[in-house]
Amino acid sequence: MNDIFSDLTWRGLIHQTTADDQLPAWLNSASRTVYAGFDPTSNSLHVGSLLPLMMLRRFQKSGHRPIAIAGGATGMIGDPSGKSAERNLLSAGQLSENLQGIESQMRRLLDFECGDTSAILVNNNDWMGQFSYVEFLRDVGKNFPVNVMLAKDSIKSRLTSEAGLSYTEFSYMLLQAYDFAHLNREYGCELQIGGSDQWGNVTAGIDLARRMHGVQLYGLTCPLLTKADGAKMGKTESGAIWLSAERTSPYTFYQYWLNIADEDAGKCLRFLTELDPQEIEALDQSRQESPHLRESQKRLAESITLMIHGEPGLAKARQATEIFFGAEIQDLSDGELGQIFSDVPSLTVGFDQLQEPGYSLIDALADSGLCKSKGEGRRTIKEGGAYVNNRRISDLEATLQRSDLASETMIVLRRGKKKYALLRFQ
RNA sequence: GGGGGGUUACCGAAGCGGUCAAACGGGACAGACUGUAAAUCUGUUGGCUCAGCCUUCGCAGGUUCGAAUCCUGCACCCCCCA
Repeated sequence: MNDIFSDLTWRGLIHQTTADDQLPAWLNSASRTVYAGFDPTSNSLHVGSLLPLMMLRRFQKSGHRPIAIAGGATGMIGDPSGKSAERNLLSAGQLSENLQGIESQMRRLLDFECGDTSAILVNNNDWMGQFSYVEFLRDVGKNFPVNVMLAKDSIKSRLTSEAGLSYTEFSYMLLQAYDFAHLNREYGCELQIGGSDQWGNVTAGIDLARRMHGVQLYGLTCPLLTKADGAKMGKTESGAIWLSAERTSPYTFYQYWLNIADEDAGKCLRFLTELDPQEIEALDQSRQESPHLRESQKRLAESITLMIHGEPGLAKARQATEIFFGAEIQDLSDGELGQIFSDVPSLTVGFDQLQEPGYSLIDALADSGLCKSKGEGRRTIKEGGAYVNNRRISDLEATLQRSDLASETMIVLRRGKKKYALLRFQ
């Protein structure tokens, strides 16, 4: 039994807890069961879910049993906490599909086959679905004083907002609270963890379990992982960073962490990696003294990519990085290029285009979408911003020929520093 | 209902008969520098069969050798009076 509480404290992962004075000792004295909820609105988790997932992993590694609850029932309703507007409801079919995807991702971080502390993934629709409305009101609803609910920040803020709050959303808290009480009965779960915005829901569950079953449960919230500039972690101009390799390639994923701002790096290392304090402090110092080496970012990217995508994923990300920023691309196979440039737009062109006199570079730039028009393509070449297989081409008349193929059938086109397009000749 | 002002390229804004594909600023793109950062500097910023040609200045007509610039009508916006 590791002293998880002091590790979490050191990492800055504790925002608020219930029973402050007892919790550390309680955690250290026996193996406990803890749970956290996950968003089931998509078939993949994204970077935003990484923090709670890592929390569960830390608990499991220190000898506790993690339960991940993908809120099938609650997901159909939508948590009003921290949301400015009502969210769309999901269909049951979509939901079960999503749960499947999420589970496979969790298996990377949590051990589901290790005896007593095996992780469990549950869907609250399994028990919520049984309830009739009248039963729920009688057994659960009567334990919720409305005046207490109204006092919670998550509700208060929405009441005064223009969007208001539907009755459904208002009831969300009851469902999540009941989850906790239910997990306690079924699995002996005694601790709920979540982001700081979940505090109201967590304490609601603790209150409910005490009223219904007379038991003492615990809650712990983490700070929200946000960037120094206020933006949400895991969002880029081109969308969210997903944990699924199909949605976000290991390369893009790796690059995301590699590009984390200096100010955010320390927090990410503490929150999202399992590096030990000595190493993290050494990285803090390195960041201070020689920021240009960017050792923190490198270590961060490496560590998280390894965890999410495994050795092969990390290797791919590194290979891709080398190629994206490295020298000429040549003597690769279609398979390798396709992997590396999986996020990049591609264009299929007839193989005969490569016959004499060749496929004009200007046309290629325009056709691939790298340039909006041939005029822009022409300009790009003049400016020295056009590359074929990472070799700069400054000849306006340049054409692509068979000898330019980087693999069996592909040529890599690039504009500027990192805008790529893949040409496939068939 | 009456009077006045406006509508210019991605945005803001000059231009008020030819030398206007349209000053200037922002943004965007490219290059140099750099830490795959920030800042900075330089260049580019309608299309094409690109030393040339074609289409653009709210929309439709007209005057003129020639219009973003002048005239007429229409649409939308702003201000003042009722």
